Amino acid sequence: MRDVFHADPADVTLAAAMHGLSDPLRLRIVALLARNGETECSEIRRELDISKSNTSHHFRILRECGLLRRINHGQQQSARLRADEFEARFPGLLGAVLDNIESDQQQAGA
Amino acid sequence: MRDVFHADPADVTLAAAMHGLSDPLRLRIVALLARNGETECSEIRRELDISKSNTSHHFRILRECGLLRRINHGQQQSARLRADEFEARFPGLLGAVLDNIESDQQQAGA
DNA sequence: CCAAAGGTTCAACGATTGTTGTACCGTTGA
DNA sequence: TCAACGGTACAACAATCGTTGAACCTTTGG
Repeated sequence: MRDVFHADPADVTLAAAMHGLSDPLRLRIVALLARNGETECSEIRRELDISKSNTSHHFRILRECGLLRRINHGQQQSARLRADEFEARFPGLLGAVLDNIESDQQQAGA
Repeated sequence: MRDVFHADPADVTLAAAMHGLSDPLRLRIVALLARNGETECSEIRRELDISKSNTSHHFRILRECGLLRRINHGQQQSARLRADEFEARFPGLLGAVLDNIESDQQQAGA
């Protein structure tokens, strides 16, 4: 699988980071990764019921704001949160978001 | 001045809150209000050099995600952050964002 | 009562976004 | 070698966004 762009967290603006975390689908992806750690892309797709292209699209945005790293395992790809690096760049931000995703998810499901 | 819609923070989704905080101009407005407290709209406009309509537009978005309250002082209007209510709805979020605005502002200005 | 000033609303625009489907590329297993 | 599979890239679309300018409404001051 071809290599893919990963942003240097140092180059990410706060506005870009906030934008990356402003979509409901991306928040669900982030929540899932925070819960499960490194996860196969196909499993994320299955669990969240997103199309292939759309998953790839949102993955890209998350990579471009320094939140997600893609790991190449041959044919199977997987993703994981760059929690520590993101925390170093935006202290406290990811934690606050993660703390608030759950309650929001419930609200969205209601 | 006519009354204007203010969202109940309880009705605001996390995604909406993140969206409200995902624009550079809105982040500057929020930072200014966090620094100065209640501020006249015209002063914000002057300080940030935004057009009248655009200011009103961004104010509306901030009101719609429960972040900003408009105060009617006759002809002169002013705005202030709903910091406590927002904190109650999304614990830790606004604080984390505010902590990160400064460094980002410097980056944007560079 | 009238003109000026502070804000909001509306129409319009270019740009960006989220979504889908299709074509494409790299890897794997027969 | 070749077909199937996992992901990405691209084109297209409707929808939304940020910005501007003009029209409008309220309040204030003369």
